[in-house]
Amino acid sequence: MSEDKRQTSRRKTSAGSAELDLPEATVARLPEYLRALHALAEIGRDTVSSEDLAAAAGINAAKLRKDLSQLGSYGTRGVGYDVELLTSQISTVLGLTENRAVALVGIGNLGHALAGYAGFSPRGFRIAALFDIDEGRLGETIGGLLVRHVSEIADVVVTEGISIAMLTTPPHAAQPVADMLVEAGVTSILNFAPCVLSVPEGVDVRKVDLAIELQILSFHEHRKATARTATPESASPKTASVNPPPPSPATAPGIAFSDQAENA
Amino acid sequence: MSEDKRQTSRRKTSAGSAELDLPEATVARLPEYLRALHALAEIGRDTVSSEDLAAAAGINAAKLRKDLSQLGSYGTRGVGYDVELLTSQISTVLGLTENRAVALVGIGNLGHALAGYAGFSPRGFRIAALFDIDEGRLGETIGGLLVRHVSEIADVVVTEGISIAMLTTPPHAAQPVADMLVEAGVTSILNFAPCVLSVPEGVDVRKVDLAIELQILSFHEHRKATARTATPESASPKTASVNPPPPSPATAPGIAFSDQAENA
DNA sequence: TTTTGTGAACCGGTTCACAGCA
DNA sequence: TGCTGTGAACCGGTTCACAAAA
Repeated sequence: MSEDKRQTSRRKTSAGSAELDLPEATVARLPEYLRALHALAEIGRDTVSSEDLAAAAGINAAKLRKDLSQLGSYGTRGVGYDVELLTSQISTVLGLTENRAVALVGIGNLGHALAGYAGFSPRGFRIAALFDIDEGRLGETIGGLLVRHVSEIADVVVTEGISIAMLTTPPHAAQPVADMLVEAGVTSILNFAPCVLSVPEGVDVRKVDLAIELQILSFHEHRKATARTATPESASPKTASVNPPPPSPATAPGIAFSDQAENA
Repeated sequence: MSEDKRQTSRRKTSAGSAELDLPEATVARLPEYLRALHALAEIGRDTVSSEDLAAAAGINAAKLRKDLSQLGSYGTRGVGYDVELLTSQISTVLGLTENRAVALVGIGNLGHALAGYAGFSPRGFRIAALFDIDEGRLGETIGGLLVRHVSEIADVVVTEGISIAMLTTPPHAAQPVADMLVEAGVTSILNFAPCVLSVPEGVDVRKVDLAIELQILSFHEHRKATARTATPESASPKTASVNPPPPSPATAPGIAFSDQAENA
């Protein structure tokens, strides 16, 4: 972990396509910029300043500029960034030009919901295979896709060209399933099971744990609550709006939402 | 943002309960330690070294020790940490001693799954109210809980003592709903809608965006793919196991998973 | 004049290595 | 002797402020 340190690497490698070595923090924000750009394109903007784009992405402008400069400067001073150009630039860097096939293993409560989620396709992904181990689920089709037995993972991953999988099994099944996926050639896993996954080098794992997210919020609630009792200057336990003024005054009448989190 | 800098604050404030000022990175890891501790307790361990606990949480030992030392040293040198003591200590810090009531707004695909998710209660949370705007869903009960109209948010949040909400509406509905929640007294929101939320100061928002997670993985896939073609020394597109040896040799027969990500 | 791109300062967090305690 | 607690070095990332370009 502490060999040489002269990896100042930037820009291209051998291949013609720009092979940059982006900071992980930047990579994590690029998708947010992409979403904001799509929203801007939607409303007809064809150029945008770092200030505006940053606001749309919920980031500050300096950070955004530094991030974008890492990809090699696609803005025009005095003007801003070309929405379309920047969109395609970020899409390319993220490898979203091809629609990536994703496998989903564990068709339970959550897996079922993800299988039916329409928001993936417009953002570069296509759920290409569903797996479970429960006999009772095997015949079922969800969104026109058959639920197959986990023993078919090896075959299907290869034939469908899948390299990314989402894991929504119970925790005790997660490690063996992850092993199967890796064995089959999957090199990226999005793990929803509340457990740590051990994978060989070269395989990326990202974890989504809803209870952990709530627990982090709980900590801040706890802190706010004790701070409130410790400083009893204001009796009302309400908010303390300072920076971003709450836009609509609540109780908006006609919202009309039918399904869950779609695409922006 | 840059006033005085002598906020070396640690340990207690006025109230008797230890009011520490933990680094955000530490807070984000405490839930993982907690999960690991539960797993250790399950298998009968009543004491654990920083090395072992770190491994169980997927963190390195030095980081874990520094994190735990922030809470005020609950280990015994030469021995390790008492599992039960540490568990209760972390639970207290995270404010998980009371079972927190959580509201869920947007009973679509994903919302439905979360409403039925059994994994929250053993980790400190209880879904106490469901809301939607769609007339067609209003009568429905999920897990014994009635789906109410969003207009009832104000009432129910107060009577149920709710301070945390999960938002699983489509993006265009997210901001107005967030405003209603904040207005009603909610001070923490877990947002699953792919959009930025604007809230007054004092309200915490955490975001979970599945497509973003996939896009981050996509970036690394892209990088791995180009690296592979750029360095064609090995023809096989398989893994390169080095550090953690994959435990089970894949194709495990009897896993038996019926529902999705439960608790550890 | 406007807005980008970026060097430099700054800061939070991680890693290291070892002193201190059981 | 073994393992924790922590100062110090280190590092990635953020913020600042301004020079350069359109």
